[in-house]
Amino acid sequence: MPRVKCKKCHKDETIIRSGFIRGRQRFFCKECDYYFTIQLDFQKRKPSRLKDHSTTIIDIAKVIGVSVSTVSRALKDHSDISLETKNVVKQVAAELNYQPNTLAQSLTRRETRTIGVIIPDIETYFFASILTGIQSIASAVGYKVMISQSRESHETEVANVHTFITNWVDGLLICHSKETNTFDHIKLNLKRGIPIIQFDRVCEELNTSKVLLDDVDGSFQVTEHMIGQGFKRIAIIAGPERLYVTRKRLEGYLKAFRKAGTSADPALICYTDLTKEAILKQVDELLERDRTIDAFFCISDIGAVNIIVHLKKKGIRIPHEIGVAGFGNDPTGDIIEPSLTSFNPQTYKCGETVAQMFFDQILDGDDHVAQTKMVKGNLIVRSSTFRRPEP
Amino acid sequence: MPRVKCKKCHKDETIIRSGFIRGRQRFFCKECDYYFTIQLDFQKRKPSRLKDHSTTIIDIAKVIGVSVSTVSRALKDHSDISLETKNVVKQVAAELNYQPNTLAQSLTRRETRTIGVIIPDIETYFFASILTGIQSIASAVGYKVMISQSRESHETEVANVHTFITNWVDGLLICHSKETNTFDHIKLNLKRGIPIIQFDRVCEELNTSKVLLDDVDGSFQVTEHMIGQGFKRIAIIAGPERLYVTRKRLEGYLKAFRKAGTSADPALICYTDLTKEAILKQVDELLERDRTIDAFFCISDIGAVNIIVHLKKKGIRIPHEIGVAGFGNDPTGDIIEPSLTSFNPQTYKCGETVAQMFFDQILDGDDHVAQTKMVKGNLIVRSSTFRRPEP
DNA sequence: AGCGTTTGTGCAAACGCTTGTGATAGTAAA
DNA sequence: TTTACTATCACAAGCGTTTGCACAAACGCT
Repeated sequence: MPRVKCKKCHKDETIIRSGFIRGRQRFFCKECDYYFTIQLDFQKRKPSRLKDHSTTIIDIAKVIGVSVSTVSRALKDHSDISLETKNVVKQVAAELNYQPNTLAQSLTRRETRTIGVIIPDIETYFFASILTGIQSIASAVGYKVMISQSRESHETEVANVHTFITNWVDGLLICHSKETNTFDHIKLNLKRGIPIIQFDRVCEELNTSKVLLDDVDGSFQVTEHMIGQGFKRIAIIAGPERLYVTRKRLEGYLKAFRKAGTSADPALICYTDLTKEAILKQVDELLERDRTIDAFFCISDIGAVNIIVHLKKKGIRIPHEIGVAGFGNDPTGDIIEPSLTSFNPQTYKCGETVAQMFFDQILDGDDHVAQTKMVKGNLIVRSSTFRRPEP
Repeated sequence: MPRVKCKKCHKDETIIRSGFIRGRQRFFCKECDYYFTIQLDFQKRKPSRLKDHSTTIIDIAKVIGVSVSTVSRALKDHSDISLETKNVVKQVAAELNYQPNTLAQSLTRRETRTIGVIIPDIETYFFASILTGIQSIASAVGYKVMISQSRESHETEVANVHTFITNWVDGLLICHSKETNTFDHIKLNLKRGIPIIQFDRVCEELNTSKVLLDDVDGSFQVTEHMIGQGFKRIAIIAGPERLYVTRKRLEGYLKAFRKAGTSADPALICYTDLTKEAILKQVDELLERDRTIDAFFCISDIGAVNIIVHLKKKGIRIPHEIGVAGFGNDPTGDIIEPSLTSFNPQTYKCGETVAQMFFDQILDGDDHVAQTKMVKGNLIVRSSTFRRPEP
């Protein structure tokens, strides 16, 4: 442990580590009973044991008595090298347990074979599932995936983009935070020619490829189904007004009413920040204001689940008195009682698609043109809205 | 798009891309109505637009007319450089929008400021939450986190370790897959001096630092609580027999019986692979075999939730006829009806602890000794076991 | 024999940054 | 005035790979 002196008594033998606070090492002086923190300086820390000199192509070259370039080429089956030499090189490489240094490779190749993914939150199933889709494709072609969470903060989103860029990711797959409504951090890097793909929550103005869930249609299907079940006064609990998915899912909702020959009541459209508290507050307000409401369509499943729990506490019977539907097919929806009707957006598939588009793009190189794909999903009808067989 | 020719008709203008299969680009020839795949060769792909020559310290040096070393030192506030020079350098750097090339830095420093985390599965809340804890600490001190999922496969776990190592992560935080019971991939790298920390599912023989949830005590608390509620024949649904958490949680379970002055019935101990199917099958078998069973303690929350759903379907009343408890405090447990009694293992805190231990270790450098920390949690009593007030 | 091709290999310059070692001043002590 | 620092900076050798180019030997043709 680095010798740190107490800020009070200046002794060092009474000091113990005591956790981290905001990236600062916290210490405790047993003598003075005094806590303090100091900025960690990883640059000045004692040089830990050198990474053992792992074998390089130089070592291999020396052993066999050829040049490094020959080794380099031999290892990647370059046609210039004779079969004989290749075999020798490969064998020696294996014996020496040679591992190419990815860093050096990236430096010379000017590409890292790494893609950066930015999602709002890894703890929600929806994003985790997309992520898994992305990783499956990426790892199949030998690409690594770096992940970071914006935690719904625009600031950290920007910071994360920045980190990825300085780490030379070959591309950026991003789903914006709810807060984000300026996109300079994207534009800048787009201009620098870094492949960027937006998914789910996208900014339409940006000239990037995009992968979308079928928000409009999904929402339409949910609403149409509810109307078909005899629900008349369906309130929609949406996200922030400017958010892409809010706009699109609202669109589908309205469309369903139009198709049914009626029109939605603007008073039943609620914008929230999709936190549990905000949603439940809105639900209560709505129910107080308007006793005719017979259904809630929340554009997030976890929100819908919370609504179900809440309504049940109030003694309201679902779906007989009030129906509830969600969007996203979160596993919880299948477990709650009554189970939740939801739109299944095929998140895993979505992740795969995003990754595929990225590889398409880098294969196309300069003559790539941005395109938008839509991942189809399917309505999952469960008990929370099911009153009678569909006509 | 790279010109690919149809394997049948050898035309190229009728070819369109059609997804990825196992890392191979799939093509479709519209003329022959024929699908085929070819191996992507990212090395030979057309060199996309060069990453625009982003500004380097060389550029800065040229502009001001000092040497690169001066610029390098100035930017990191080295004491050798005069304040005046520093200011100039920093200003020019800002004007040129200089971004240090992390790759080059890593190469010379021989460290990447990146830590690799391997978890079985990112889609389960438990791990995602640990991950978030890790990331919070890491990003606070300017470290990046690379994540990969083993998907409970030993093989991919090994592959992931390998990838991380060739990418020179500064350390490895790992939670083993259920399958894993050989640890050569860890031993090897441990010997090479790479800091490795195991968490949750650990291999005790390995001389690494470890972070554990309080499996024994947690399980003990759950069981003791159930006994206190009057449950007598409590079956435990565990994981694979060799799995660390299985052993420990079983230990706590047995301990609780001992403390109560009775002993557990070995017939009520079930090992499963923790998949939904296996668990439910065991439950059914148990119930058929032994009608006296009045409670299930599943060592995974999702398992417990599935059991609840299953029992409800069978018309069994919970907790009156049969009680159910879980482990992990998965959010679903709070939502299901009846809500699930569970042990909350403080996953976020666990993640933080793991990260802290890593930084402790690299700060200690060579004179670090492996240590084991245990993260305390707390019992959360909910309706699935609650029959009467605790004595 | 003369000449143009292959074939197989080595040289050396990048890639962008860090850092040990000097070098040159100016300044203070002797 | 000499000596001894100190402050400030430049040089250059890496870090481990990739890759354009040169070059020599071998081969096939007239």
